[in-house]
Amino acid sequence: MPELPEVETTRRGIEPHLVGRRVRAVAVHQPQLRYPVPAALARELPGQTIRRVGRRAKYLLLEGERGTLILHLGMSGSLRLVPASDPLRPHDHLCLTMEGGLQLRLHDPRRFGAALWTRDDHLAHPLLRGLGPEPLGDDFTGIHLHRAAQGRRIAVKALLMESRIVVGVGNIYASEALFRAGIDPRRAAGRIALARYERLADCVRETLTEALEAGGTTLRDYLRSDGEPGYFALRLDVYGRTGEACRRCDTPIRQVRLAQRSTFYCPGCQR
DNA sequence: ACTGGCTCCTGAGGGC
DNA sequence: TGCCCTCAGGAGCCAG
Repeated sequence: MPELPEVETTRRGIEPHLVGRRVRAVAVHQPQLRYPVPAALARELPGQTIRRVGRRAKYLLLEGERGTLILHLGMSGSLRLVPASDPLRPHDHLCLTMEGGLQLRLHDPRRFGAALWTRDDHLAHPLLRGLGPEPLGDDFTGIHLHRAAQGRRIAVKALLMESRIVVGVGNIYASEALFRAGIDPRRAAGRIALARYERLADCVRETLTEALEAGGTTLRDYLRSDGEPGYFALRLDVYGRTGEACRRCDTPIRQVRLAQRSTFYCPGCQR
C-alpha cells in the first residue's frame, strides 16, 4: 500500500519521463474513482507540457502550463510508464499518452485513488489546503507534535496518522516508528512528554528515510513505476509480525485494533 | 472541539 | 477443487 516512501519513489521514477514533455492525449477508462474523474481533465490537459512533477503528502502533482493533475494512489494504486502500444490491463483507469510514445497509466484495482484537475494554484485545492507539515521537512519536530497533542485523548498512533498533524505517515510506518521510539501506540496522545515526542519525530523521519532508500514497502499491490517491488518489507520490525518474536527483546509481537486499524507493537519494548 | 464510526472497492487467503 | 466469507486499508465526512 503506497505510503509516503512509495509515493515519493513513484514520483522520482516518473519525473524524468514527464518533465518537459507534452501530453498528447488523455484517456479515462474508469471515471469512478474515489471522486469522479472530472471531464475537464481530458479536455484541458492534452497539448500542455508537464513543467514539474511534485508531491504534497501522498498526492502527486503533475503540473501543466495551465493546470495541475492531482493524483492519489489510495490503497492499491500504482503508476507505470509503458509503450503506448502495450495492451491495457484490467484496472488501468487513466492513461496519459506523452509525446515520444510512452504512456503513463494509473492502475488501481480497489479504486480508492483519485485523479483530479485544477486550474488554480493546486496548493489551495480543498484536499491540499490544511494539511500538516511534511515529515521529512524542517517544520516537523517533537515540539510540533507535542503542541498538537495537547488536550487530545486519542491514541498516539491515531494522532500520528492525522494528516493535519503530519502528512504521509500511514498505518505501516506509524506502527514501525512507535516501535522504534519505544512508545505504546495505545497511549493517550496528550499524556506523552515532550522528550518522548522529540524521539518519536526522529523515529518517524528515520523510518521513512530508510523505507525511501529501500524503494518502499511491497506487501500486496505496490510496485514501483518500473514494475519492481520495494524491499522495506524485509525490514519491518512489528507490522504484520503478530506472534513472532520481537527482534530486540524476543517478546511476541501483539496486534490490536486502534481507530479501525490493525496496530502492531511489542509489549516488552513499548511503554 | 474532539471522537469514533462509516464509506468507497477488489483481491487475497482461510476454512470447509 | 471450488466456493464463500472475512479482512485489508487512505482519508474525507458526519453525527453525537
